[in-house]
Amino acid sequence: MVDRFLSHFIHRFDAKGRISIPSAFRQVLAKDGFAGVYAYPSLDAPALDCGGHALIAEIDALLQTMPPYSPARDAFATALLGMSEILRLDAEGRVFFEERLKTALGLDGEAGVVGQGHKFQIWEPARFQTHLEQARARVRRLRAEREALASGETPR
Amino acid sequence: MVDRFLSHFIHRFDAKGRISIPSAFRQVLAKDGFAGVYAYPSLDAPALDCGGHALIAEIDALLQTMPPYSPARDAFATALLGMSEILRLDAEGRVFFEERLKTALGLDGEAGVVGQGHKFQIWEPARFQTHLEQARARVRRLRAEREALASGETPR
DNA sequence: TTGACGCCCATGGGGTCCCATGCTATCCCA
DNA sequence: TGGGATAGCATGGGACCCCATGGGCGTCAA
Repeated sequence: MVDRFLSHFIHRFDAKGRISIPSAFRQVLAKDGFAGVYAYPSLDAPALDCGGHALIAEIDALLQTMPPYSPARDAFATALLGMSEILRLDAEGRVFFEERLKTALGLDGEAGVVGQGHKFQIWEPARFQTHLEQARARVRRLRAEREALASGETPR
Repeated sequence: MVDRFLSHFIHRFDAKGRISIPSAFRQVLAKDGFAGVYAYPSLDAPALDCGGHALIAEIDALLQTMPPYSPARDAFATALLGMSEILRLDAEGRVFFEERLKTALGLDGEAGVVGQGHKFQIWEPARFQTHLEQARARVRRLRAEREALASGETPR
């Protein structure tokens, strides 16, 4: 039906550190043809960026723009590929989080899973709440600027 | 499953100076068809660059771009090929590090093994941590520049 | 002989797999 | 239209397996 990650969910970790990926998201991943979840720490936020082939392709494209053998490319490879994980999905659609990952993200007990179109993010719920407020404020501001521009300067 | 070196690990040296290559990385090497680990000191960092045929091919390609018998080619050949070693994997997937190599890399007790796609690196964990921070900062900066360019030059 | 190095087996715990349970929302039929 | 049946999904937990790690023993070379 839909080929994008939409909506958000709160799921809980079980005693073993597993958490289920929302069924809707798993369907998107299945359509994408990726078995599992490709994930790496977001550069801008204390969250985990997750996705499938589409997300991998995005990272590859970024890497391709770097000259080979350059320190710049190595830095990208280290920060993106080196921090990447492929989380395996079990038969019930859950992934396993190592303790290392949970503490790095401040996770404990519950996690917010948030769709972002071509990818989705996993957040500590409280952190996400404040992040959401900021994002909404930012959207309002940007839209206001755009409207001001449009009315003042003749849009194309 | 995947044909690239991803994620990172911390493994310990045993009393004999052996350390295990992560299982996921061994699978990549096996798919690459290389028995063992091709390794040489990284040019830009206090780390060991490791890989298989893909890494060797990359080095060859780099050398091909230089005129034969040129000082530049000699320098690269010396720095890369001259310092190269082939580390043997034992039945359990471990490699042996000579004391000389460990001290050269500042290694002692533990080592970080970091995927970089076509190759992986072995680091002293503390050194890697600072290197990682710099790499992340660099990626953020580069991406910010790119965004500024995009919004400035191709407005909608 | 002695040390270094390669080959082999042992083990413990972290991850995976498999089966079970409870809840909710949807469907179907009276 | 209401109520029971049912299927899908999130969650729990036992058992097994793989992997990282430790260590013994033989062999070859200095």
